[in-house]
Amino acid sequence: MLKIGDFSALAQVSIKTLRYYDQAGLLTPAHVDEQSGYRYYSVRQLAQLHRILALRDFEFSLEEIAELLSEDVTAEQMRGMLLLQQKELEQRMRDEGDRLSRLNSRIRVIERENEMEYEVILKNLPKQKIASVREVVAAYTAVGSLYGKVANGLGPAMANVTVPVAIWHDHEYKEKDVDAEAGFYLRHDVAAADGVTVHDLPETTAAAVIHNGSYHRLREAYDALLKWIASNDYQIAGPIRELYLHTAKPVRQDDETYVTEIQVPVVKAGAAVHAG
Amino acid sequence: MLKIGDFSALAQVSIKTLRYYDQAGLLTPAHVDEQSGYRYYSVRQLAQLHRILALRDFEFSLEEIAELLSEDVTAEQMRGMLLLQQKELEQRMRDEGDRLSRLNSRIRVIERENEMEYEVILKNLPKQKIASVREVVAAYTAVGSLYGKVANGLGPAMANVTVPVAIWHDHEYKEKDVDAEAGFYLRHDVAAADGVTVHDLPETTAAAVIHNGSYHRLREAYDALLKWIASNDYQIAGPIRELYLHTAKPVRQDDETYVTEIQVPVVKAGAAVHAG
DNA sequence: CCTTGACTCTCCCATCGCCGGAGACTGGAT
DNA sequence: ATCCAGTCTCCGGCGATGGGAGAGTCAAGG
Repeated sequence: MLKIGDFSALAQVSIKTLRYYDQAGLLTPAHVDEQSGYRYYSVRQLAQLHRILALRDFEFSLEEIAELLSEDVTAEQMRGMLLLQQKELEQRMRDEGDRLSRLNSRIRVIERENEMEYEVILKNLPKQKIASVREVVAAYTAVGSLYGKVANGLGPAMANVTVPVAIWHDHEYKEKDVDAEAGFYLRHDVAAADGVTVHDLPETTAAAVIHNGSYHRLREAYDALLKWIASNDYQIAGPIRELYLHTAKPVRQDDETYVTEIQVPVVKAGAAVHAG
Repeated sequence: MLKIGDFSALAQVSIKTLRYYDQAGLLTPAHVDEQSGYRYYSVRQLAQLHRILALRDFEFSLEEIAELLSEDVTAEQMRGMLLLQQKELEQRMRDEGDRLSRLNSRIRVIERENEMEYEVILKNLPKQKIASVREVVAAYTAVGSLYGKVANGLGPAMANVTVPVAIWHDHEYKEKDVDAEAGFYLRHDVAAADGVTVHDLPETTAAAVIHNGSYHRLREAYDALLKWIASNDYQIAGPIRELYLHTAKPVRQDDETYVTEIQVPVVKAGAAVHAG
């Protein structure tokens, strides 16, 4: 029988860890002196410890390891767990790879421009209720008139709105005859009325930037965003949204200048596109 | 100004997280009501939050992010930090890849044999003092006689030994004229004497298995170990060690049968070999 | 046999980036 | 004035250890 220090040295596992495994029921010492509480391990338990370490290397949690080590696990069940873990590790490899390519793209930007004007980030957008009108308008700038229509249509229900939004439904850039939707995000449900449609924007993942300042430099934000999308191997996967944050409902205008968020729904290039 | 809930909804960041960032000094609300303690954020702070989220995505710690966001970081310093992080992420990718290949190899074994006889694990072996004799002996089995020589040479210093070890110095399998070293690991330094050498085994990474039972089935353990090394793309990087654990010093022989650990120093194939 | 010194015990606290809940208070709408 | 949703602070927990305090134990040497 080995005292914990000797067992620890043989196995190259810290004493603290051995005690923790004992407490967790993962590896109970072959004998515990009742009076002193000293733990005594048998050399035979080294094999058991190896089994634990091997599973830990596969990034199973100690809880999972405890299950896998219980007597009543068949080779078939073990295989199943290993395959599951394989899936998980593969997914994490992909995520890490994506993360790394985002980092690399960022390094390239900083080396080229020696500055980071725009921070592009990936965001999960939840389902979002919206009250809006959708029309083909003469040009981007003409979208402003639609908000009045929505406000009129909603009447007192305007109390429920939050952020004004524009949604560009065209699949490519158009100078004129722009298929635009304009309206407001809603806190709660609201009745549709008078040409104003109430519906849900679907949940999606989007690349997003914040643009501070006047609209006529919004192009630069779009440039940065689209470059990011291209260089990180994403594809546009839905209509682009613009959120006008400076007039968001609970905002007092103060002296803040315009703040706009641009959101472009994306999927990894190569992945199937679900939403239209 | 936005209350924390609105800011949270806009940014898709939880309220808890925002409070945590406030406390960590990462993102202090533009205004805090002195009386109520309510936090009020400016929409302009969305850009700042985006910056934080982008850096977090690169797996910087919040502490590092705080540094990177402080005013006095030049683009050059930022580049340096990003490159450092790039190295780190690349290393982790490699580690994950190795881990995954170990898992895959294990899955293959279980599918072929429907059992796992031997657990092979990677171990970091620290520098280890040893007292030993090295001789070319007639055959593997003849190594036993060397332990007597070591014991005689050490005399009373035998009190300091722990595990008996054999080290096979041949670079390939040999039936006869085996270049063998036999001796004992030492707890403390001890004087060399009478043909017994005291030296340090170098620190190394090794693939290891535990073999339970009689020596004549040790071949199976070697088989499993060598297969594991090959299929995980490692190379043998030093002399093989065998630890005879059943007679380790603090062990009372009891009725335990033999327990042997085989350790093969390895490096990833393709990596440079340092130790001889 | 007793002292010493190395070892071991339990218990508590810290890590990191949050999440959950309790209990008290606030703000804005009715 | 009332109500409810929102917000506040404080406390605890997560997972797998590591660090350290303070008390007890083991084995060898004097």
